Amino acid sequence: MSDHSFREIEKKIQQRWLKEQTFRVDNHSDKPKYYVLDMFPYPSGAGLHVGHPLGYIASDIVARFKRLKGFNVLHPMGFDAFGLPAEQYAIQTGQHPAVTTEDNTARYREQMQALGFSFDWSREFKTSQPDYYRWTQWIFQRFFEYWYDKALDKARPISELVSAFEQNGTAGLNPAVFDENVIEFKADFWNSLSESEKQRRLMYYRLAFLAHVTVNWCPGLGTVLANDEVKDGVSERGGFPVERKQMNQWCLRITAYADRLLEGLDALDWSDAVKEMQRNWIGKSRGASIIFLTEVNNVAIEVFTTRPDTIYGVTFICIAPEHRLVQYLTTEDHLEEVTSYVESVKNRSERDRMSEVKRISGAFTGSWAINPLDDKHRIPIWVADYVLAGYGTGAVMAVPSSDIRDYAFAKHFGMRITTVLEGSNTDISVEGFDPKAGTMINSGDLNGLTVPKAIDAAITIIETEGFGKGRIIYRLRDALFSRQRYWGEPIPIYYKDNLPHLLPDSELPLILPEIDAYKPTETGEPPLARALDWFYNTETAVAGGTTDNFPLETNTMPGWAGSSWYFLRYMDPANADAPFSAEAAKYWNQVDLYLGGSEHATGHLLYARFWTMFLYDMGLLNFSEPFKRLVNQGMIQGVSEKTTLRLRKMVNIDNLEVNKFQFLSADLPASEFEHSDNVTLIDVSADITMVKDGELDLEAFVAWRPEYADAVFITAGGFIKNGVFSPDPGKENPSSKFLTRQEVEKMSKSKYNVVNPDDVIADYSADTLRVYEMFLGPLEQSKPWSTHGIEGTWKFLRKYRRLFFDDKDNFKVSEAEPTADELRVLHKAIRKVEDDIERLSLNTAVSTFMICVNELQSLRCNKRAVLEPLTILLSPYAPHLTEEIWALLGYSDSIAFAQWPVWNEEFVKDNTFECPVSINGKVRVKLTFPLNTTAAQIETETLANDAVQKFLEGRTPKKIVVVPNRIINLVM
RNA sequence: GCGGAUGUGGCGAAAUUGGCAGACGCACCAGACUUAGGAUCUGGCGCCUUACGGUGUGUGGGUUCAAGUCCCUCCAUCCGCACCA
Repeated sequence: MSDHSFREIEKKIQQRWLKEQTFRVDNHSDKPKYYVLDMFPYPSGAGLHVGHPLGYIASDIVARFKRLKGFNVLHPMGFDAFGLPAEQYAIQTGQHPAVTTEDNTARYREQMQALGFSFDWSREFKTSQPDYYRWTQWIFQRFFEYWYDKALDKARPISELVSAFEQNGTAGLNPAVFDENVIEFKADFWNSLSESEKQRRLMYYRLAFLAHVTVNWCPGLGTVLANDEVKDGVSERGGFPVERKQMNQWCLRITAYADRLLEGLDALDWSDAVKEMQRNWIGKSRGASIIFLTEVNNVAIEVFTTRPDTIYGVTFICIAPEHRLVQYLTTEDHLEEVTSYVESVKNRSERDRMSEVKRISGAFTGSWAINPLDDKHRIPIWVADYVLAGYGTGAVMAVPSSDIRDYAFAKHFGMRITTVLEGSNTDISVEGFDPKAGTMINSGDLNGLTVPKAIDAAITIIETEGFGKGRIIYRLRDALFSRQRYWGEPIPIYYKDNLPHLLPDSELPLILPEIDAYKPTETGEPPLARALDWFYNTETAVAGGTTDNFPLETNTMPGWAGSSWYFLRYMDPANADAPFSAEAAKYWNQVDLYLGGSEHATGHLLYARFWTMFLYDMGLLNFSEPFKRLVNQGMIQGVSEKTTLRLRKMVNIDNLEVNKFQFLSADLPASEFEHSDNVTLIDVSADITMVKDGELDLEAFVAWRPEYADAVFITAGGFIKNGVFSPDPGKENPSSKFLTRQEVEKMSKSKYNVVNPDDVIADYSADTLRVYEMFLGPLEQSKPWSTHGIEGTWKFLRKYRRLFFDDKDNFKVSEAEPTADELRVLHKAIRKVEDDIERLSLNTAVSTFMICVNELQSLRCNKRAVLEPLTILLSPYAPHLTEEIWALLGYSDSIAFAQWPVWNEEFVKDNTFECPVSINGKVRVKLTFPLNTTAAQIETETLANDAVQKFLEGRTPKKIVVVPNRIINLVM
């Protein structure tokens, strides 16, 4: 392209695309559909950096490619706009989150449009706009109105449960319930209950239910968090400590779908890594629950184990400190010890508990249990924090000989160890291990059985004797749905007689109210409680109703609510009567290709599958998995420029403490510099724009950080102070260069390593950036951003353009018939590029283009019949440049309406092929054969060849291997 | 500890099914043109060797006429989960 005219051209073309709505797509078409989707972004204040577009470029290439292949392509974009950063910004500045969000989305949209993405912007929405969250609220209400029938394995309306109760009580029902120990009852009992008592009981069955649960409470954020929002005991956002707390909260019964979420994975075209992450997150375990009677009256302990085969090896029982039986089992003389132990566990934060995993602690309750299979020994009952209250039954039967944790505990407290498995050479008196194979010994009726058989036999015995049963449990917990925040969807619930009721449909959306401050009230209520008129006035909605005002729910929905179904709204974004129409959902169906980061593996991707399954159960969808194919693009990391600050605290003449700043150049060994109590070495990130070839621009740095104006910068050859270099005496050519060291980190504002795509576009053009990001390497790999090599793609695009122009920059495309050589080059590219895009190997396609353009250039090809199809091929990668050429070629329509060229085999194949002849695996000579030569002919001709005979030295090979993909091997 | 991935020149990387390893690009070297340039073009470029040749895909072994690719061992790096009974 002649110099920098691309900026105007790209802008002009983008405006035309917007004006003509080139990429607007209709819900009705004779063409087959293709739905390609990016995980929509949370619009942060920092704007896009060069890492963000990676996935968008890839999806855009696929979208444009599929369009050219004759598909009706849905390729939308929107914004996940509710979330914490906007709210925290609001707390600090008083700026309404809606305003911040609006600014940020505008900036994101502008940046995306500058990259030339072919999104259908007419379908764009934000999750925070009322006409969208109205339907998020509506779906929540359906969750509330449904229960899960485990017999039919689907969600059903709660009304059907009520009529079942009215007719037969709980008989014949298998519902998913909050409390496993739900009582069975008869129809008479149900019908005798008061309305509010009925409602209270129904709460245990609803898919959206209010329950007193242990939650991850984050005081730093003032809200509870779901399990996937907590990493290493601190909040994922902000990194604040998290503690366990009992609270009354809304939950979604995702556990009812555990099996379907697990089984559905098999059919999905997702990476093994993400599938495996979801499997682990769901954490299905088969085993048995076993009831141990205790010597305390009327108290039995139910334990869960995956190894019922080892029951004869049980030498003690441990229960979680939070276990409800602790109070009953603790005897008088152990009360003090147990109470103080339980207290000490309770007062530790999650992070402390995690970091002390290896420390063994526990307390004896003073009570004893009896092994139901083996009453020779009494079994002591302990309280120990290595047993988790939230998993299984919160109690374990400890088998030190077959479990390393039980072993460690037994050793620490001097417990008996009984070996029940034979066939390992580990000495159990020295170290613990987890034997998963072997033969049972010391195990009564189980003796002589192998582990898998013994597990089955043990379950049979346990079940027939009636003290337990085979059971499957999951690690997955129900999803906590309440957040004590402002900037989220209000939960469409009001309370009457202390019971939650759905707001009538006519009252939706329940609009987020204006409030005076975005933080909790003095009494600790969520921010929505600040809205003084936050009551539901029944008179306004229900004719003839009371004039009472009922309090509305003050919690809001979590960040993942809006993102759990947004991909469905794109299908029918303006629908005011339903979240989406049945026809639209039927036409667009599953997302064919979903692109996004792998950080959502156990959060968004699981919730979205769960919601889709629920909507499928409701009959609103005819598919139950939302994302057919998932590709996780890698992260583009930033390269930070680090420098070492040596901070020395000194006392000056006036006895005041002052800081002395010294910076050390990266070529100096920092470790050799003095360390003492009043000296600390600190890593400081310099803005990457101030560094060139590793050298820091000190003037710019000091101007940027005035607090370092008087700092001393020590270099290899002296030091710099106030911009003046003082060389070390006695050094030849003392270096005044102050160097930084590079570190690859996540791109982030706080590390000053963010590269803005706008700058790259200004320097090279959007097309260059697109091609370059794809050329960088495989899509799924993470890689540090580097502009080394961007010249290569820039040069390639110019070379491509030059094919169409003569020396004087006049457009000159010949109408002459192309030669076979020219067509061969073109068709090789068609085949390879098509295949590469289909496989999402977008980097190798770029190489193919480069080779193709180089070859056409050396053939001096300027024939329309070759260049026009090539332009179509390249258009998904470099849409602006190709669009410009398209117009010059004489087409008034956008290139998006062109037809992908068809690969013609005849031009790709040579009429001969070259065939290396190897003798005992060593390549000796190459022969050329016509294309249609048979294997037998190749054999004869090879043996007859003089050059081959020279190597054979008159001998005959024992075996001749002729491989279809052109290699001949003679085995001597 | 468990699970998933990755390992190829100075660098980013190719190599669809086991079939001439290093395509393509960057960097580097040499040359052409030149109004001497951050333009363009041509050639070279894994390592050892002047060459012939040898050697080479993290380590060690195996299968095969043939291994970057398949199997086993170990090592390194990254990611996820982590007292899950």
